[in-house]
Amino acid sequence: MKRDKQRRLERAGWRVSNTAAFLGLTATEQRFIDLKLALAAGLRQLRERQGLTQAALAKHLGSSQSRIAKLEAADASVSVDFMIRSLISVGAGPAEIAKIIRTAAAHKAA
Amino acid sequence: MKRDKQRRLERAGWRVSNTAAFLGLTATEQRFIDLKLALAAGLRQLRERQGLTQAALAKHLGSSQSRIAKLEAADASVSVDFMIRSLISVGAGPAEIAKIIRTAAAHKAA
DNA sequence: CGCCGCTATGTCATCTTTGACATAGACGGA
DNA sequence: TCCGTCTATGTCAAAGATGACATAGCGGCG
Repeated sequence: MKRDKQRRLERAGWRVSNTAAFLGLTATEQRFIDLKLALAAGLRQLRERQGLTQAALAKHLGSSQSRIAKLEAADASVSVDFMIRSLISVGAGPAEIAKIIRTAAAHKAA
Repeated sequence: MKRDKQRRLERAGWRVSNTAAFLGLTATEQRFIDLKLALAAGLRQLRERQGLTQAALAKHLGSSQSRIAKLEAADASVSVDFMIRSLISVGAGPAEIAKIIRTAAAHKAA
């Protein structure tokens, strides 16, 4: 797994889709990462829309602020499981989650 | 985590949504499990549609047949990460994945 | 019946993800 | 400037997920 690469990329502020090819990422990995980025962005939006702080959400989730920060950064150490759980817990249903995921297709067309 | 409960339920042929309340599952967990069930079903459909065996898909994924079987059974030991990766690798894009996820809403209305 | 291809279930060492904690940065108000 | 609030990043032990393997069930075909 090239988690380190993803991590380094994101740290540097790159959007992975643009650069994945130049690293050793497979097509599946690229798409998977794009999906995670979309979920991360979606969660941040929902959280902020509800006026919640990361700490508040973390508490509601039985987690910690640092973990939410990493989540929203699409850090390689957070799983999609965790992202989905978080989304559900801020009130997103299947429809909303689906909508968020569909946004991951955006820059495929670009 | 009540993974064992989910597991036992599924083994018995129950659909979790019907019975979750009677166990100690929280609303978030129920929805999360429903989503996993939808993803599992979606993968099986796509796999079969392509005439792939579990073993073939496993090889393509660098995994093993047993893991795919568990995946399609929505076994508690498989993560959404793995489900999503599998879906992507059988050719599902964000749109298809979103569609599958939206089917998890079906029995919310029922 | 025996065999074969496919799927299901169990176990385990190994690797990954988690919550918790510490600490640092960013931004504002007093 | 010094706080206070919010967010970011690093580390670690514990909990969870993974691939591999073994084995069992289940049709169908000879």
